[in-house]
Amino acid sequence: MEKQQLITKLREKGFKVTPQRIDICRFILSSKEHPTADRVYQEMLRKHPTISIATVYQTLHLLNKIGLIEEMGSSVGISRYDPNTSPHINIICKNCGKIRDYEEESVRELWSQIITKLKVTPVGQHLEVYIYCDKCKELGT
Amino acid sequence: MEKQQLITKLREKGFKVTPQRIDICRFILSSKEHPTADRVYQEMLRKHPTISIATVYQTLHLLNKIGLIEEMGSSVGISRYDPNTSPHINIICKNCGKIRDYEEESVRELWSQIITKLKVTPVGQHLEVYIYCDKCKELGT
DNA sequence: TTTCTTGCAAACACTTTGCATGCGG
DNA sequence: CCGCATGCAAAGTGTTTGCAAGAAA
Repeated sequence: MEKQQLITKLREKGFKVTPQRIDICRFILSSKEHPTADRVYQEMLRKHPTISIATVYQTLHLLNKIGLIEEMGSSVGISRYDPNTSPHINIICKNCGKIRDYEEESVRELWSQIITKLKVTPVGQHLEVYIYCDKCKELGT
Repeated sequence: MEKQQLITKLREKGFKVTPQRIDICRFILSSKEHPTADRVYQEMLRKHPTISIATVYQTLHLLNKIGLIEEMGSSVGISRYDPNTSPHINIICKNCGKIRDYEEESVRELWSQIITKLKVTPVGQHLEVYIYCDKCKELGT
């Protein structure tokens, strides 16, 4: 994404444009390494020696909210444990965190076709689909 | 899983069988709610008032290691951020955490067939396949 | 000028660790 | 009896929050 395009996008969402924000956005949006917050922070320190890790987090959340990046892992922050170790889909509400399982033979079949293409031997998998559940949609949050 | 079967399984893996372990295992293995460690802990407190949260974690890790449950979320403990918001597969080494992307049109197609079956409107998704990467396999860890 | 953002430090929440005690095999 | 498991408390780690000072619009 172009710098100017990014600025426009931020402005139209009602966010102010600061040097820190631009650099964080540019770094993460062009990154191919799925960086952690700390990785982004370290990178930013080179150009902004006084930047705060809080600013990094805040900007990442912002980008996640407007859909430019996906937060992987602790979107909820807490580990959950699933006794169902066969391939199935977890449908998760992005707002309240409620999880619904979806298990069906045809899904398993399609998924195994995908696995075959990967040419790896998986030792596990997580298929997570994020939604807003009916209750949260209603509340409009 | 039957109680006796569970005991056998633990023994054959070289683990000791304790009342706490049995109860934690039985609870999580029959659970349909993807409980958090704290949820398991609260449940255990009813029968084992002096149980420690550390014991719960240790047992969950153990079950995860022998493949009876899947740890969801912070398997690595740290959030990562992905600028690629279109459906694609992250191939993740369970040992070193290295992530490789897998993107291919046919996978996207198969995946969209799966989504159709779900009858929901996703606002995001994570497809994670866990493996042991070549380097980690070599080291035998 | 007004409002949002930054940087800092303290607070948080979940998870892990070290160690003495105790139980299982 | 030996060795692993437990319980406890302390330490660790990643993330969030409150607030005063500063920058963008």
